[in-house]
Amino acid sequence: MSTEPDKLRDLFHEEGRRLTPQRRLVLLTLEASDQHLDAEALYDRVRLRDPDISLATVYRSLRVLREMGLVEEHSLGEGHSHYEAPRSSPHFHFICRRCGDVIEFDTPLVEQAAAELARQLGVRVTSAHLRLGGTCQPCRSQTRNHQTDA
Amino acid sequence: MSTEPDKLRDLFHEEGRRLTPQRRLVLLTLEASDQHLDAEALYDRVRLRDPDISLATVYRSLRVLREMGLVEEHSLGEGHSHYEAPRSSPHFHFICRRCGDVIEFDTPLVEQAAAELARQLGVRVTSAHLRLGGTCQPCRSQTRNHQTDA
DNA sequence: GTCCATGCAAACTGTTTGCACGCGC
DNA sequence: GCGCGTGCAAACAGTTTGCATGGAC
Repeated sequence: MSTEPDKLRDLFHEEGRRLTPQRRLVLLTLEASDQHLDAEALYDRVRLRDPDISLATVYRSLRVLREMGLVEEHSLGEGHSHYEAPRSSPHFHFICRRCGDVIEFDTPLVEQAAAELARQLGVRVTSAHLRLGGTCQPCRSQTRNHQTDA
Repeated sequence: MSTEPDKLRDLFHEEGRRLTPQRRLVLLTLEASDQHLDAEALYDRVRLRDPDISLATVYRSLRVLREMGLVEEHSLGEGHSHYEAPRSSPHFHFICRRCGDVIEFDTPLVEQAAAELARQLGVRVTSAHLRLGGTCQPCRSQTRNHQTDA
């Protein structure tokens, strides 16, 4: 990925932005991680390489990278955001609203929906996130008192 | 909806919770609104009927209602959450990551995906949200400098 | 009467911003 | 050298929480 003669730098220049060591580090760190990271976890990892980087810079870099489409931001309703480099496989989330557990899954239907929308509206779709909510199987069993459902 | 002899109260009792005027008001207000409301907007509307209700109670009520599945919470990455009563038609979002514009749309594919997952994992799916990100048509045109895309 | 829910205000967390300096270009 | 990007610390917004009172059951 970093074999090319600075493709990343070109990407930045195309948008009239500067490629700083910090921004590159934030992106590379996120790409190296296979999972969603929140800002602070990312901050911790990034500091291993650059102990002087500030949390504010991590946030500012993330915003820039998000605007460039190099990073995705998700809010799963936990009060803070998670970030990931969209190269990872597009996984989606089922969230149990009772125990808060998150189950990742995948389906081609989302890609279909994205393609459909892109065609209809003329937009460019670069990220897709499906979030299902409900009750997971364990929680369904231990429904507090009764199970007066349907 | 409110013709029945307090079905809502029963719902609360089934979970060992108390139905207070505040909680009922929060839910009814949210149901009466056809759109997503953030906590403060909801607080404003609710105060029209009960000027003494506190913002904290609105938040606490929203959490309870969310846990009961009567209210959905969305975070569109604006730093705060939006809430809605899931009776409204299931609409999804395309978010332009450049101008922040949100386009609502609908597709049956999401329902398919939900049904699929419910069958596979034995979960109960009560809410579905698809969030696509990318660049909207206007923003695609005015790509800052050049359009070196594919 | 019991205990949960409320109102108030203060605390907290995640994120943003003003400023002076430093560095990419 | 110019101007954007950085580090620091303070500010900020949204949300949560401790405590005493009030109300649902």
